[in-house]
Amino acid sequence: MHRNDLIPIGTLSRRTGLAVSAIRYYEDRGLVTSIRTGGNQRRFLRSDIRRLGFVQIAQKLGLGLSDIERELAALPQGRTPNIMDWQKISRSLRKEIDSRIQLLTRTRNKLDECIGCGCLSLDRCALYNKEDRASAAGPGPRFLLD
Amino acid sequence: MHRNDLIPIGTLSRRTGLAVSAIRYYEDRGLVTSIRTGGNQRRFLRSDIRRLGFVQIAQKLGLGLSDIERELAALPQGRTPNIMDWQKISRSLRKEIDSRIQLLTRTRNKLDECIGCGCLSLDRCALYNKEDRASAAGPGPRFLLD
DNA sequence: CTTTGATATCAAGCTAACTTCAGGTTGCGC
DNA sequence: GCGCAACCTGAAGTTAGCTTGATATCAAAG
Repeated sequence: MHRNDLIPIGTLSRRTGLAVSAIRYYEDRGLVTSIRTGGNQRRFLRSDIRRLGFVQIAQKLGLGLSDIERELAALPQGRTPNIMDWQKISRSLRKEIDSRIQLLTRTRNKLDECIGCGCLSLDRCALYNKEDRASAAGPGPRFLLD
Repeated sequence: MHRNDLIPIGTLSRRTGLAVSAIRYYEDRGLVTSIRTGGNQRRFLRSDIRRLGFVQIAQKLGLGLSDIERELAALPQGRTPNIMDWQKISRSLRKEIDSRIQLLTRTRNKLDECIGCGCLSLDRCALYNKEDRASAAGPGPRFLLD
């Protein structure tokens, strides 16, 4: 509501803890948008602080930026997101966490069996069967339990 | 115990599901070792199948190769690891899983609070405070909830 | 002995998610 | 109205974890 609802990139950086360069990178990726001043400097909405906060939380969950982009698509473009918008998107994140916990729990159970038998054998061990093997594909760093 | 306790890289590749190039890379990184034939070809121990199986499981947990290298250091060099060796190292992995589950559970609880208040505010939200913020540092892909 | 498939090395390329650098412009406080 | 911090762009560098390509040698079947 104040006229300085528009903040420069340095302020956004300080408020989010993100590097200025990272924010510019996110803008290139389409995770945030900005308008420009007469002198070609970026001005962001105050609500982008929250937006980038969400990005960081989602990243900690191991989501890639493109996943996050998809999540953020649920937020209104142009308009400042309200509480309902954020609740909706937060719930989506919660589901993500839940499934990760489930997966880890299953993995732990399997590992327990393997500690029991001491096997870790690729042929017999529940932890490492053909299904699991198929999941590893493509280049780049492997992310958690995809 | 058979004389062909020594296997070529292609066999190791087939038994582990890893690409030949990946195995060579792992050898460079010191995760496995091999001896050479007269014609300069690698020969691995049969037990390296297990060793690389462990590597893959640990990777699924989000561990980096250097972390895994540290874990594997607990295994005997030269001698084929026995059941006790594997049990020990598996337990270490189990602890890792446990702490990840705990961290995720804590994160979920915090997120629940935030859904309740709809805030996701960086200043007030439990999910995103100064402690958490400090944890993001360095280049490269960010790994899960470090 | 030849052929074919498995191996070997070394360098370069790739993706993600950024950072760093070089060189130039803006804008606000005094 | 000046000076300096903050901002701009574009290209290149970084780390992890591999893959791909080029070129050459090995080994086992026929």
